[in-house]
Amino acid sequence: MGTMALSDMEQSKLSVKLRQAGLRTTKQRLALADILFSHGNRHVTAEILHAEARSAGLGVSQATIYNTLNQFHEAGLLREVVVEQGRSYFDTNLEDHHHFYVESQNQLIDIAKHEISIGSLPKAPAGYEPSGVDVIVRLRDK
Amino acid sequence: MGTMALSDMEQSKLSVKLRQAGLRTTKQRLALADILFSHGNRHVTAEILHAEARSAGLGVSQATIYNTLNQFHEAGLLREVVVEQGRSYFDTNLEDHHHFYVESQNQLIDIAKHEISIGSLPKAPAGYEPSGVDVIVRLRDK
DNA sequence: ATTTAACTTAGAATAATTCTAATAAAGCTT
DNA sequence: AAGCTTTATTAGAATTATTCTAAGTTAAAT
Repeated sequence: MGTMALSDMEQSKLSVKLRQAGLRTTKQRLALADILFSHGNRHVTAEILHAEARSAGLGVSQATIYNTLNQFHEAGLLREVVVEQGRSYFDTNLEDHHHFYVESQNQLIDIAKHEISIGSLPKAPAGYEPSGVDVIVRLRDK
Repeated sequence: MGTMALSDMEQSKLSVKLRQAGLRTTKQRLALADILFSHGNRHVTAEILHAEARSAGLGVSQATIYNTLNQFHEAGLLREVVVEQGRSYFDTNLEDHHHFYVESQNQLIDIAKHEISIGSLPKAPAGYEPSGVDVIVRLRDK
């Protein structure tokens, strides 16, 4: 599954996605998009994505991994999740939702929006408006 | 207020606090504790604390800033808040509460627990239990 | 006062990320 | 399809936050 070339259908879906985001459809962007978007919702770090790309036979530099993650994020194709200092996670699930974070394994797990009810938010300070609400439920081994 | 020596009363309160946390009462820890705990609730980064310490006339190294923040955190004297990749914030407010984060200013603002009502949490995956819930309401300029 | 364990320090080391400047590829335009 | 312009990719250097190391210093127990 990893080293296999993309089917025409997969290619064209991903190409459309990139074009709509205003990004050229290059070989490495298509391959990274495939890793990210063709296998269900995922939470990846730059390190994880780089490792998967390489083991899928894609010659891709670290700089391109970072460029791509940042461009996809800016284009609204990925959501950034900050749970620990140092590493950034990127989430392919764009729906309004929250996260468990398993601290012992550095693993994120989605929590659907309807599984947590947040009552009314306090009003934002004058001049500001909410741009998003992140809820992280940290988990430790029982 | 900054460069002034600590009063005996302030000193002894802070000393007790450090002792109870199992930490020796050294000159730099007392001074840093004063900056952190004697002026209401605060959100500081290592960089901020270092700058304030120096401008208060305390000769203190970067390593000691990091050591102290980590030790205070481990001892339960500070709460760590992660809102952006790279930098860590430490919060002197130990009550159960949440945060606004003003992205344009890198500024944290407390939200009292009762100002946000979180309904029941989804059950944690088997083998894990919640160790904390962080809610961050990100704010952008209106 | 001595001693010992803990603390502080400057500077080196590490880790994640960004920058730089050069090469390569995409996609117009003809 | 060849040329041209713009945008991507790259290796490696640079940056930033943080941790480590090994030596000197200080707190507090004896």
